[in-house]
Amino acid sequence: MDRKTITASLVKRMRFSEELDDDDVLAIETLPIAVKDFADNQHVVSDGEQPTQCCLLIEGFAVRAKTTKDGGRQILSIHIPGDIPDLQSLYLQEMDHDLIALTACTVGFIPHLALRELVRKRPNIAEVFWRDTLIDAAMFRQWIVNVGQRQAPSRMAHLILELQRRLEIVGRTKGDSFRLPMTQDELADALGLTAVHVNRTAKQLRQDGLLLIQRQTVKILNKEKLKELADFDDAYLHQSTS
DNA sequence: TCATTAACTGAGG
DNA sequence: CCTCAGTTAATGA
Repeated sequence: MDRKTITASLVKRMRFSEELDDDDVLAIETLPIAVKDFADNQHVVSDGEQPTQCCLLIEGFAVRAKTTKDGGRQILSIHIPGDIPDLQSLYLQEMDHDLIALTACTVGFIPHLALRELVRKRPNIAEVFWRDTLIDAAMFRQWIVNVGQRQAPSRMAHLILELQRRLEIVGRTKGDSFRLPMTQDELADALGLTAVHVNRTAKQLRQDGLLLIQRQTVKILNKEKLKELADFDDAYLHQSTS
């Protein structure tokens, strides 16, 4: 796999804010990256580890998750190609959650040393990483509101709309359709619902003509109504073109 | 294994 | 009394 392909989604995301020049992009593309494949459900990084490198998700879907003593799992975020889910490990020694491959994944490992050098030499990139971390926090705030306050249909709608927007940016949507390789069990762990209720909720959204989730493919049928239901405003993603 | 559905239950508005 | 969501169990793909 060539360097441009490895970093293509990342660059797409970073370029969205238009703060990077061609030299910055070149610096990213020439980072030392060790590419490794993971099977679905395989841990990429585990809670308690002290990584010496950051993960760049190149292909596939991954989640950050925490597991409680009695076996409950909360999915904290969903990651797509171009994401660096553990950018935090660059400055925080120990992982406080797991990073798990949802599907077969291709992951690039970038040594902390190389990243530290990069951000010291290139303030533009430092700013973009800083910004990315803040957006990450903004997404967590939405996630908390979602799980803590919204009812199941709004909750599911919000998750779907956020993913649609993020996937769109890295070119992984076909209009209002996209692949979402998650089982209802996994969706349940993300939404803080039971799998049965996820199924009921998906059925209701389908019957209301808002959303179709079928064979790991999502099709948004009525985006306006879905946004209304989800109370969704993509401002928190800070990716508007305007 | 995963998705679907029904029936029942309790919490809370 | 109604809505929402968890539990259990049966069944289908």
